[in-house]
Amino acid sequence: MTRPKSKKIENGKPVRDAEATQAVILTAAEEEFAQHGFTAARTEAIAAKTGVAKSMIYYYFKDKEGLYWAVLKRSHADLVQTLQKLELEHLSPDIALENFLRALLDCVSRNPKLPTIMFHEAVQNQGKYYKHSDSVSIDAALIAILEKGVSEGVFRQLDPFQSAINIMGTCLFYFIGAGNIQQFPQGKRLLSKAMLEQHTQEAIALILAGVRQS
Amino acid sequence: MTRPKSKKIENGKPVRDAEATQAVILTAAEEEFAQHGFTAARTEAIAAKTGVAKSMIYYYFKDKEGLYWAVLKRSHADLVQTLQKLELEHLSPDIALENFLRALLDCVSRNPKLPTIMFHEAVQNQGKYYKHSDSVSIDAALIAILEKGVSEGVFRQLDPFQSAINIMGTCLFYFIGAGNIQQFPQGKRLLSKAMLEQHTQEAIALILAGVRQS
DNA sequence: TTGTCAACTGACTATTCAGTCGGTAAGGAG
DNA sequence: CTCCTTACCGACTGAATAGTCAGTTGACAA
Repeated sequence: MTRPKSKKIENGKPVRDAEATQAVILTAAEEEFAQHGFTAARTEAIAAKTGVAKSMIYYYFKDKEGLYWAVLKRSHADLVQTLQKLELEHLSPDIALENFLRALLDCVSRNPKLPTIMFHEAVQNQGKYYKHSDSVSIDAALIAILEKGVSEGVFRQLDPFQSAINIMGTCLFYFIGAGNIQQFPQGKRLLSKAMLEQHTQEAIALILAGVRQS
Repeated sequence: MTRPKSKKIENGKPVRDAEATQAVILTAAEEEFAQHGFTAARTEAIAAKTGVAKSMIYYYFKDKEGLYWAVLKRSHADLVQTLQKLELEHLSPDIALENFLRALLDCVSRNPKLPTIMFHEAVQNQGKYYKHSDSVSIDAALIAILEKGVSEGVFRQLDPFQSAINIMGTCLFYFIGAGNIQQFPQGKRLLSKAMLEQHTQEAIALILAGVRQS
């Protein structure tokens, strides 16, 4: 858990620590890529956030694209792993859906930059980097739950494919707008713990009520 | 309705038409900004799409930012106008909500690039350009409907602010992912007329079921 | 026909940015 | 202490990109 936020200073003196430096760069890059996407992200801005020289990016990650890959990989790992180990097959569809949503929302609440990174990737690069198994399987899992729910009559007649997209939107859109909609509620920050928990509840409630057979 | 798609050619000969040229540039810019956002958009790429010289951008729009403004303004005008002239106050909340959603979805179905443009603007520039009245009022209208519905007992106990964001997400996420999720259904393009109509239905059904008092 | 103005062009410039390279020094091994 | 490896630095370079400008061409009026 030795993960310094910006520079790598330990008890007053700067230390030469390859791992720590890489982690610092990755974190700074995550922020920059989340806000600007690959093309508009500036390697100099990333370096400035870290406190190490810009050339360290190229030393550890070869080039801008290598750094981008590394960020995508690290960001995604948590999400994919969490959702894959859920074991939802034996559960009734409504419970499975709730578990799935709670895991998803927990994950992105922990790393709120992830949705923004994914959307930049999707829009700018048409998701080239994700065509290697990842996010596809996430959607597939959700679609499977919905299909089962419809066929068992637990859910109303809905199109699983369309609904999966819309459900993901309900969960994730919040995080995209978060940077934008700071002025809205009375001083409440959208990414505060309380608001994130409320969003989790509200999103789950909306979705479960929305799909259930009435 | 004289809006040529790329060059400005009329019965075989290129014409000098200021208005048409501006329109051509705006359309090309809309595409470029939608895919890449302000910073990553290339003025040369925009010019290449139009067939006119790059310098025309500066001739008519002063600079890249001026062009960006013009695109945001034109894209938004339709949406804001449509939603403002809805007159929903006298309707019951559930009908008002359905009308609101149908108008919103019609609008973005007509201009599917709009959500992506808004997304880029929100994330990259924290919505600086929208802090001039526009999208704020859209959310406000939706929140008002939800508040009324809750207080009248037509809708279940939900947080109007949170739910407004989530509802917008349900409607708009589809368009953001559209570029990405082309491989998914069996050859169906997400932006085909049939799929857009289905999305409108599915989104409205999900939301109405989701908010209604059960 | 001629003059004028506005639409339009393409080559040019200044700047910004990704990526490089020669060199420095920390710190462990012998 | 002396090497030697490697983390690290900052000035540099070449390519790309926003923005400019001097000049050309087409339309229309007089």
